[in-house]
Amino acid sequence: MRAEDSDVRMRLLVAAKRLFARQGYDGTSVRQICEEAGANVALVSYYFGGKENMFQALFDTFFPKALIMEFVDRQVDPINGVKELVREVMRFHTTEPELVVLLNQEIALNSPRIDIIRRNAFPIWIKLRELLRQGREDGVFHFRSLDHTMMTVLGNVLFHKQRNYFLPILIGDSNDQEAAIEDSVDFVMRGLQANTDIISQ
Amino acid sequence: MRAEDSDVRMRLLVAAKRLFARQGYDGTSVRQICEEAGANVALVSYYFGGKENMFQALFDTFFPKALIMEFVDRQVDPINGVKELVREVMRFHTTEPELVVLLNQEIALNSPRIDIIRRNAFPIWIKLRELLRQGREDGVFHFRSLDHTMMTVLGNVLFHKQRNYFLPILIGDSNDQEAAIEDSVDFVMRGLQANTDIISQ
DNA sequence: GTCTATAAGCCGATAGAC
DNA sequence: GTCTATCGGCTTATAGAC
Repeated sequence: MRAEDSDVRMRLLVAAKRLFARQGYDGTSVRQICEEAGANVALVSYYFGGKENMFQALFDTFFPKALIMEFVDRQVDPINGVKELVREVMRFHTTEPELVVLLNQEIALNSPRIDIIRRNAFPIWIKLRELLRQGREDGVFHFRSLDHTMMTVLGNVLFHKQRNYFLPILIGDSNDQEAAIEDSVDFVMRGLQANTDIISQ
Repeated sequence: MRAEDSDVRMRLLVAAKRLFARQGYDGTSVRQICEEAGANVALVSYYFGGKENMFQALFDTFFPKALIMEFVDRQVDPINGVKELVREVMRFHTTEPELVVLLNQEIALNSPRIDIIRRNAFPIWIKLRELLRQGREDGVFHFRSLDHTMMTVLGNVLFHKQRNYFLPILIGDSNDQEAAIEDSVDFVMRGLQANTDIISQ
């Protein structure tokens, strides 16, 4: 098993990812998933043992555990660490948009699946907290509350996935993804009052 | 009609608001709402004409239309305008937390109810866009893309409602709500490279 | 591995009694 | 205004045939 991954199994996962992202977990039926995947209704039970377990399988398959672990273990100074974290997370949003939308829904709903998400995503946010804490200790960042600052930085990084909702009032002057990412990097650095002249890049 | 508001009708609305916020629109049944409100199952149809219309009634009842209209019509300079907008919206999150959570869910799901939300909320976001545009024109704000900057400022303001999800990795050093709001105001002003020495407060 | 057929239950909505 | 009883439809899940 792997690579072609039983084919049907992988088709079911891809269909589930797409439909969950579009309609939500509750709003998507096993029947729909199977129709989209061109598979029989009974095969969700056969391959995953139910809709619930399929959700877990979705993360095991598409969440970039290895990338996160590699980033978490890397040793960087706080400034370049936060910069790289902002970049990597924002880029992930364009490589796996459906998974990100699904994540966002489950978090908003505080769903029973939320611990599956936490288990997968928290290592990177703990790394962010540590970078901020270290940066303040080193005197390169300046802020009052670590909690509130972490939420603020996360907002800068993660909120852009709500873009679709605001589309009707956007004017369309931001098509360059990499430029947008660098704008966010700079915005965050200014917000943190980072001494970019100490260690720069 | 008004004030006691037929009592049962209002109890149904309050129950719906709470349960939708906790379990989502799809995840909450009309039966549950009526049980929570101590009312008969048939009364949702009687008072609102169905679950869908009840959602609309929720916004007609609890969304602060008047406050928003008053803010939108007020004439302020860009710097104090953005500052006040950040404050007012963040405060609203503490006065109507359940409605805000529900809003967030519907936006994340891109639900069929999303236009009801847009109709109610967009005036304030259009005001934000105008303040940012005017501020750049006046030379008090400095940024590349209006769209991306609006999304970034919105992220600073709105992302804090995701706080519950991140609770397990917060250290608990941010209990002062008003201090947190001022931190966000300052973060945003620095991010926008605002010339606070021109017009200050 | 894949299928059909069906079980058992919850959903929203309402007709009609009081 | 409030209730009970019920309808038709959809849900997840699975037993058993092939």
